[in-house]
Formats: sequence, C-alpha cells, structure tokens
Amino acid sequence: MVEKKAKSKNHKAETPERMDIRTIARAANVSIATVSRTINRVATVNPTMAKRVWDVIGELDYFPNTQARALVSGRSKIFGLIISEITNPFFPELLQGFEDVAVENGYEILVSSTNYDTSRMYQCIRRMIERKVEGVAIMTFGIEAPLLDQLAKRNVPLVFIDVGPQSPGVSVLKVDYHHGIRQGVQHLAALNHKDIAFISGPLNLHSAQSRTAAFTYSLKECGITPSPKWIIEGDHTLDGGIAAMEKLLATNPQPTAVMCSNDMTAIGVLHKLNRAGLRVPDDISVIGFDDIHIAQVTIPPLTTVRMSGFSLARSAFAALRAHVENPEASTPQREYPIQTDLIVRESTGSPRNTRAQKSKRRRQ
Amino acid sequence: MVEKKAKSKNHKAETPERMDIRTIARAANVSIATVSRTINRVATVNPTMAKRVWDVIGELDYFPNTQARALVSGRSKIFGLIISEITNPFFPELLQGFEDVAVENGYEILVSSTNYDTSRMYQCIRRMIERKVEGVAIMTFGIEAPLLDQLAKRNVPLVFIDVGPQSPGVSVLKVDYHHGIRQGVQHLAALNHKDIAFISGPLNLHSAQSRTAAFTYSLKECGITPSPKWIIEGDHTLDGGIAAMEKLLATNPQPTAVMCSNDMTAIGVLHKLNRAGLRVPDDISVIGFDDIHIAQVTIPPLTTVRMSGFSLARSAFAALRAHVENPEASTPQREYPIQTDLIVRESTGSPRNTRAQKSKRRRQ
DNA sequence: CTGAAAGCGCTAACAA
DNA sequence: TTGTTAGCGCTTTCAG
Repeated sequence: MVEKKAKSKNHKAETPERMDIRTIARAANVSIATVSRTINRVATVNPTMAKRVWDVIGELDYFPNTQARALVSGRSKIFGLIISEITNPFFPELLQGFEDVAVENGYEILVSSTNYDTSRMYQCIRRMIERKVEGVAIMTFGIEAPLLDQLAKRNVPLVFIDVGPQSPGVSVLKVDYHHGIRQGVQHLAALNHKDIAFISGPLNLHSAQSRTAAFTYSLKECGITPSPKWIIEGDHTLDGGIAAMEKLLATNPQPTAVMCSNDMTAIGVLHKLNRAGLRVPDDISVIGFDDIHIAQVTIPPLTTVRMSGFSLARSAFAALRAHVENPEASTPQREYPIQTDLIVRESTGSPRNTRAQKSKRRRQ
Repeated sequence: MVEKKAKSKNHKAETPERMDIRTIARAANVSIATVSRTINRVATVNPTMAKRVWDVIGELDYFPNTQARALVSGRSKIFGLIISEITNPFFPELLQGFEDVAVENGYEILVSSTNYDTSRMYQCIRRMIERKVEGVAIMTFGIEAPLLDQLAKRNVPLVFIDVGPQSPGVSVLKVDYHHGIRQGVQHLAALNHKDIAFISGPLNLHSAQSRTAAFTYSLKECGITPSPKWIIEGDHTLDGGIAAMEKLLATNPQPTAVMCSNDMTAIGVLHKLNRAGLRVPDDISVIGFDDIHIAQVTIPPLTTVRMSGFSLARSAFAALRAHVENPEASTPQREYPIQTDLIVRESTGSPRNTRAQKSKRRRQ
C-alpha cells in the first residue's frame, strides 16, 4: 500500500512488470472495474475514460487474460471440433471454415482427430471437458457412442452430422446425400451405364450406410438392379480405394462405372485403374464424393458430388452458438439441412461398347 | 459456514452440483489440498488417501478445470501452432504430428492458419497472447516479422523454420534442403536431362529462396548452367503450379524436366501437362517436394523430395518444451537439423531424344 | 504427511 | 457513472 502512487516510475527493464488489468487501471487512473467495463464495451462507461483506458491499453499492448475471464465468467469461449482424420483433405477444408467463423465471433477452437481410434476418442473427451469447451462439433460422420455420456452429462451442447441422440442441447446437420448421389447415378445412366459399382465407407458409419442406400435407391429408380458383388465396403482412404478397385477388377463382367463414397477413395481408384492400364473415362467412369479441392486436378479431373465443408462448418458453428447464446430458448432449430450436388468434370463418359449401341440406335 | 458438515446430502438431481475439487475433497473426506496433491502426483501423499481420492474422482468423473490451474500456476499448457494454409496437405500432416506429441505430453494446441494474410497474422498473435500460450511454433516457412515484437516482448519461446531472430528463447529448425534437392538434380542429370526447370515458392519466403539456391547450385555442380527463363516463381498452390507450367510450355526449347518447390505445385504441373497432351515421364519429367501422402497415387506417382512433417512437428515441440521446462538452462540446443531425401517414383525418366543418343553412345 | 489460507487476473454484484 | 469487494477453481506456501 505504501507505493500506491508510484505511477510511472518507469525503471528500465527492472521487473518484467506483469501486464494485468491492474496495471492498466493504475496507468489510466481508474479502477479495475472501469477497465473491465471498457474492455467489455459496457455502455455506461464515460467515453472520456473509455478513451483514456483504450489508449493505455494500446500503448502497453495489453491483452486480457482469457483464463481468468473464463474462470470467473464461466464462459471459456472455446468450441471443440472432433474430426476423424485430419489427413483426409476434406477435413482441413472443414476446419478452415470453422476457424473462420469461430475467430470472427471471438471463439477459440480445440481440434482433435480421432483417427478412428477408440482410446483417442476418450482422450478427446477428456481434453474437451478439462478445457471447459462450451460446445463440441462432432464431425466424424459416425456416432461415437462413448462421447455422449460424459459430454451430455455435463450438458455440453453438441452438433452431429446425420444422426444424434434426441436430447436437448444436441443439433444435427442433416446432409441430403440422396440429392447429389441420385444426380450422379442419373448422370451415369444417361450416359448409358448399366453396370455401376459403389465403393462405400466403413459400414459402421451411419453416413456410409446412407450413401449406400441413396445409391441403391437411385439405381432402382433408373430401372437398374443393384448387384451385391459391385457394392464394396471401403474405408474412405486412398489405400481403401485401391483395394476396393482391385476387388472390382476381379469381377466378371467388370462394372463400367464406379461411384465412390468419398474423393480419397476415388483418387485411389483412379490410381489403381491407371495401374491396370484402364483409361478413365473411356474404359470406365468414376465419380467421387466431397469435392475436395484436389479433385479439380486429378487425371482426369474428377466428376464428384459436392458436399461443402464450409457449409458444414458454418452450420455446425451456428448450431452450437444458438445453444450457447440462448440456452433455454423455445427449442432453437435443431436440424440444419446440408445440400449435395453433382459436379460434372471429366472422369465420366459413355461406356465404349454402349457407345456403339448408341450409334446403332440412332440409326434406327 | 453453517452447513460445513453437510457431507453427502445427496438429493437427487437438485442442483446441477458443480464438480469441483471441493466436491471431491468432501466426498473423500480430505482437504482440497490433498486432492490437489493427489492429482498432481505429489510423492508425499499417503497411498491410502490417494487411492480414496482417485476412487472418488473416477466415480464422479471429475476432471480438473484447466483454466483455474493455468491461472494459478501460470502455466497454460498450450502451445500455439501457426501454419500458412491448412488446405495444403503438407500442413495437416504436420499438425497431426504436433497434436500427437502435444497431447502425449499434456499440452493443448492452438492452431491457426494465416493464409498469407497480414491481418490474419495479427489476429493470430492476439489469440495466442490472450490464451497465454507457453510457446509458439511458427511453421509458415517464412518469417512474419510482426509476429516477433509482441511475442518476443513477452518472452514467449518460439520455433521457426530455417531462420529466426538470434535471441534467447527462439530455436530454429534447420532444414537441409540441399541434400534432397541435390539428389533430385543428380537423379535427373543421370537420366540425361540437361534442360531442367524449377518452379519456386513465393520468393519472399526464405525457404523458397533456399530451395532455389540449392537447385541452381546442384545444377552447376553437374556442369549445367541454370537458365533464368526456366526458373519460375510459383506460390506453392495447385493453381500456381498450373500457371507456372503454362509459362514453361511457352519457352522454346521447352525443358525436359521440372522440379517443383512443393508437391501441390507438382500436382498442378502434372495436371497442366496432361491437359497439354504431354506424357510424364516420357515427354517430360517432374519432381515434387514434401512427399505428401497423395504423391504416392498421382498419375504417375510422383518422384519427390521428402521432408517429413512429423519430424518437423516433433522437433518443433521438443524445442518449445526444452525452453519451457528448462528456461535458463545453459543454452539449450537452439538448432534442430531436418533431413530431406529423394523418393524416386515414376514421374521421372530419360528424355526421349536423349534416349536415342544414349543408345548411340552405347554402340560406340 | 495434511490442512488452512492466500492469492492467480478477472467479472459482477453492490455501494457510493 | 464509478469504485469496492467477493469470489471463479485451483496450486502452493506455511503451520501443525
């Protein structure tokens, strides 16, 4: 208390002089409460004082300590984001979108990839809870049951993709797989393909099942009977795509087109096909799913069903935010629709033998 | 103070009963200090009590509040990680590596991509400082000067790639670009290429200059004079690769091989070449840099210089950790070497016309 | 070896 | 409108 007026003694580099709210208050000759109010833009602060405070803050390069704020306010301003694997290019795009909106709104984000590993998932949850996230977006395209207990018990708002537990605080992003996949199938059918294969994602993922279902449904709709031997379970990876295509190549007859549950699979397929000496789309057509950036420059550029990572990210953030800012509101929107659309590029074309038939028909 | 002994009144779902250290202490019949010590594995805790505490913790699913811990201990256990763009697949691989080690060591990580945007960079710094990161890894492959002031002023340990300010608390990861690039050039020379082009990264990046220098040096070493018109500045993106290759195609004569400053550029090049009707490696060879996962399945699979994102991540973490755990130690290692190596795949081969010469020579 | 108590930097009543 | 003060949940002396 003795030196309470020791304003600007300004010794050169003496103590590392901690930069806290008190330092600012002293330098601006106001109470810490006023500094706090200024920072938080409380309307009742006298503009003159506010300016004084802001000036000091700018001069001293003061940044409020988020930990302290969080502790007292009970709001960490952190959202968790759980994805399956960061090395699949779809997710970085999603992450980028999430980061954009989050930062824009003063939130920080805790990313974590599970790599389909259960122990990592538990670790994830622990990290999220310890850091007191205000909500978590589970963008793994498959429910990870164990996530629920701990998080739900603590009333942490959650967003899932496709399906989530029916409970307050959880929203779900409803992806309309059907629309894009149906466009893809029809595109193929219009090209005269009848022998169309599908490489799915891991079937324990709900999203993989939905995509497969959308595929078979659309196929039937075109009057084509799905052949089980042409529906292969993949795992959404490059290698999975290669392996699946290998199996498909072993069937007889071989399909003239293959749709893939995601772009990474399709890229693996393209690679395998090239290895096998088959040309795309002359010998066989392929369609991907996701429309990751790189799909534009594959050889040939990939026809694919676009599901925007940015939309997913934006909606996920919006959902979380809605719950946080407005906890008990009259059931804030709980479902968010996500569109999918076919992007036609160059990996699809008419099958060779049917092209002949086509010309024949034309002549009739 | 009246109800200090109201131990386990245990009403059913009355208050959301906050789960804090006090709750645990009460349930285990010990003081909060003991709980704290138990959690922090202080050796002096009586094993019997410790067990009792751990049991209660497990039963109640208690997770210590990191904010509070950070506030009082002054250690946030967070490292910042700044990268240029998360959508370049090299960075997710790096991020994954960083996440692995970080989590393993109880650290959380604050990722942030600058997208080469200055205002985002400032934002980055603010976020890092506000969240009180204990150190930051700046993996942008180019110094972002403004980062220094604020961070350095606060004595935040930093790791850079290639070059960083000579000051205590900053380490640098010295990438040996020369080794891998030289291997690449020699590989090409051995294949009989003489007309070799190079597509660099943005030249304001130190790393881009180093790579370019390594290239020209290695070229001369092989007795080839670098031709300025075959050294093009790219920007490390797909589109940049396409644009650069377009320029190269316009030169006369055209180069018979092109080395790229990163794999994304090379993939763009592959695409452009395919569009131009040129075959790789028959008409022209291409070499990338990074060895991102996808380089294995490009068409053709890409010969590239491998720089391991995992190694970078591990070393970056180690450097940061060394400074944090051991602040004043006798100058902890300040430079960490990173190796690069050529991975030969199928995008390189002998140029067509020289192949003829070669056979001729053989006959002599 | 254990407990009581003093804060960490900040926000949010409550007074003035 | 501004200042005083009591904590937020935890770690860490300092006594016992």
